[in-house]
This record gives sequence, C-alpha cells and structure tokens, in this order.
Amino acid sequence: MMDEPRSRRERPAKAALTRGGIVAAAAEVMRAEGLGRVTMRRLASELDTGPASLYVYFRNTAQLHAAVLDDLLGAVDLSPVDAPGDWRDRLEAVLTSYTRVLFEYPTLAQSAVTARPSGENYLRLVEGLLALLDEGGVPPGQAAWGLDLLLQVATATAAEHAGGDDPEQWDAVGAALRAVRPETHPRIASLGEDLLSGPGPARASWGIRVLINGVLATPRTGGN
Amino acid sequence: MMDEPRSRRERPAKAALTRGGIVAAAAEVMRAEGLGRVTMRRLASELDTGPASLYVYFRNTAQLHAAVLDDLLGAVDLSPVDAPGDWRDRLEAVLTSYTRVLFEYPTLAQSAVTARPSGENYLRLVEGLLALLDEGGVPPGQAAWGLDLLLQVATATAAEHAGGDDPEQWDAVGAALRAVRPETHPRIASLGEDLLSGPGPARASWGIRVLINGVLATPRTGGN
DNA sequence: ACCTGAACACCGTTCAAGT
DNA sequence: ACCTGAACACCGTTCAAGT
Repeated sequence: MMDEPRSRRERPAKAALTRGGIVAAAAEVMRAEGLGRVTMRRLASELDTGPASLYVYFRNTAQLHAAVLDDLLGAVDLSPVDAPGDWRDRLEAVLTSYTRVLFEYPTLAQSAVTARPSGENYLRLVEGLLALLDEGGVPPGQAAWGLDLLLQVATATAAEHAGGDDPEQWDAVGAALRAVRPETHPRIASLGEDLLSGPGPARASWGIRVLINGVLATPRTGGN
Repeated sequence: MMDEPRSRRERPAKAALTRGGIVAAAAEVMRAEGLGRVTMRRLASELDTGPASLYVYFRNTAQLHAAVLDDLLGAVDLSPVDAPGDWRDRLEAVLTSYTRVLFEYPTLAQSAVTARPSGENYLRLVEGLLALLDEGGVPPGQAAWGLDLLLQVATATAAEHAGGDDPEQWDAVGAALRAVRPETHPRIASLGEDLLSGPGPARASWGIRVLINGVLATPRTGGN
C-alpha cells in the first residue's frame, strides 16, 4: 500500500506505447544483451504488455530490427560530406564511420544485408554518399549502382565479424585453409594466412578504395 | 501386422546416422520448404531420432547450414578456370555461376555472409578463383584480399534477394525513396528508380567488373 | 564414441475480443 | 484505431543416462 508511489516511479505505471518508445527500448536491450534478445516477446514484457501489441507498429521482427538499425545510423558522422579536401578521402571517412557503427553490433549488420533500413538516418547517409560521388564526377548511373556496392561491402565487412566472437565457426575456416594440401590447392597453400581476415580495418579501407577506383573505371554499358 | 514389411520399405527401419546423411536430408528439406525449416528438431524427426543426436555431428545450427551450403556449392561450374579465353570473362563466368546457385536459396546466401563454409567444394571454388586472378597477373596480396571482396559482393547480391519475395519489407525501401523530398534529398530524388535494384543479373556482373578493375588498380600499400 | 529422451527456456504470429 | 490475453505451433541446446 505504502509503496504504491514508489513503484510508480521505478516503472512509470505504463508508458504510452509509441513507435519511438519501442525502438528506444529495443536499442537498450540490444546494447545490453545483443540483437538475439531483441524479440517481440522480450520487448513486450519490457514494455509491460503482450507481444501482440507490438504488431500494431511493426509488421514483423525483421522490420523492428531495421528500425533499430536506422536509429543507430544517427551516429554516423556525415560532417566530411561538406568538409574541404579530396572527395575520395571524405567518402572513405563517411563509410569508415558507418562501418565503425555497425562493428559494434555485427549481428545487426548481418540482418542489414537483407533488410535495408528506410528511415531518415539511412536516407541522410545515402544522400551524403551520393553528394560525394557527384562531386567526384562519377556519372549518375555508375553512382547509383556504385552506392549499392559501397554499402554492401561496408555492411558485409561488419557482418563478417558476427561469427568472429565465436572461435568455433571462425576457426573452422582457418583450420580448413591451413589443412589444405599444396598438391591439390597450390594457391590457397601459398597465400596461407593472408587469405584470412588480417587487420580488419585496413582491409575495409582497401576495399573501399578498390570500389571507388573500380566504379570510376567501369562504365555501365559497353564492353568492359 | 501385415504391413510391417511395407512400412519398412517406405522408411527403411533406420538409416544409420552419418554426417553426409544428415546434410542430404537437410538439403532436401531446404529444397522443399526453405532454409527456415532446416532446424535441428525438424531434421531429427525426419531422421527418426531426437535433436540431441545431431549435435554429435554439428556444433550448432549455423554449422549445419554451412555444411548444406558447401554441398550446394558442388553445383558451381568451374570449367571456365581451365578454358581458353580472356581471364576476366572466365572469372566473371565462375562468379556468375556461384551467384546463380545462391540465387536459388537467398536465405542460405544470407547466412553465408557470416558463416562461410569450409568444405571441399568451397575450397575448390577459392582455388579456382585464385588461379584466375593469378593468370591475370594480380599480385598475390591483392588477390588474397580481392578474392574476399569478390565473394562478398556475389554473396551479398544473392542474399539481398532474400527479402525480395516479401514485397512488404522491400517496398518499404522503395516507398521511402520515392517519397523523398527533392529539397532535402536532391540526389536521391533525381536518381529515383535507378537506385533500386534494376535488372539484378546486370547489376551483379557490373559489380564483378568494378571489382576486377578496382583490384587491379589498387595496390595494398602506399597512397591510394 | 556415439546416441538418446526429456527437460529448460525460450521464440513469432494470429485471432477474437475488448476499448 | 489501438490494444490485448491466450493460444497455436514451433525453436536451440544441454544433461544425465544408456549402448
């Protein structure tokens, strides 16, 4: 009886259900326990309701995750877009910031490979990247498709880290590559460790430069 | 009583549990009902046993899926590796074959972004791609990292199709891009539909050429 | 070693009913 | 419209026990 007001404070009776509130709660759960715990049921109990209530705001779990990702994308540093300097360096800086954000939540990156977000932060990022490609003189057609490639590689690079925490799966590939017989797989054997992810960030930034150079050099029509 | 022999035929009493047998059953379930049904429990009941039995052969569900993927990779056409002709065209042909295989099971492609297979078919594919890069004079260091990029893009391209069956999520992106205001997002607005996946295969092959050109043009050390 | 039944601790999604 | 309890139909993984 006496602690009624106290319990009200700890859990404010019932926060009204809003899309933003759900996303905020989801982001918190993800930060604390990983994307695997960001489930409809878990969130519902966090918000003092039943899972069915969340379906008013999200068609399914994948869309909930996409909304969480868009929320996170607010942390991407877009300041290089309007800064002075070489456009390639600035493009690389923005994508590196994007990758850094995703590196924090590799499982979210994995889901982003299929379920692209479509919120305002994502749109801002896309617009910024297109502005830089435009500044670099990349023809519109190549910019449109190249943008996709750039995000794909940046996202996949972060997603690859998802299995990385767990040495079991990761080392299965490593073990297989090391165990290869030089007679049957000479090139794998000779490249050895170099095939495995070396210094992650260096690879990512090399990959971005490869893409920039390639996009500039590859027209969308005609032979090669 | 009388149909004992008949039921024996339909379900041969009990096939001995082997890694290969499990993978074969898994591939069948996937073909028939999609990767979502390839679960430990479902497979166990398919094989007339309990789910715990499968953990003798696979550490977890992700590794089971990786094994199924490797199995599927047996269908990739590696004949262009030893064929005559321009190495770029042949490299593109192999990757196109790889993409085609994954396109059949986009959800498997999605899981492949994180859980790379490490079976013999995967190793054969990697060796073949490295042979072509070598033939093209790509320096070993660039080949090692470039290989990763090529597989990443090919895999992600197929994985993107995973959401594609479901117009809900897919159209969310489309709708968002179309609804954009030209005042705030001029470049998105001007590129319009071109940003969305046009003719999938054409994009994939352009992406591969971009990567080949980029890898050739981008040394692993030094400035840009 | 290989195999298993049973248990623990969860899931997504829908539906009929309420406000 | 928004919200919900309850139900349906599933999951992964571990453990103690058996062969």
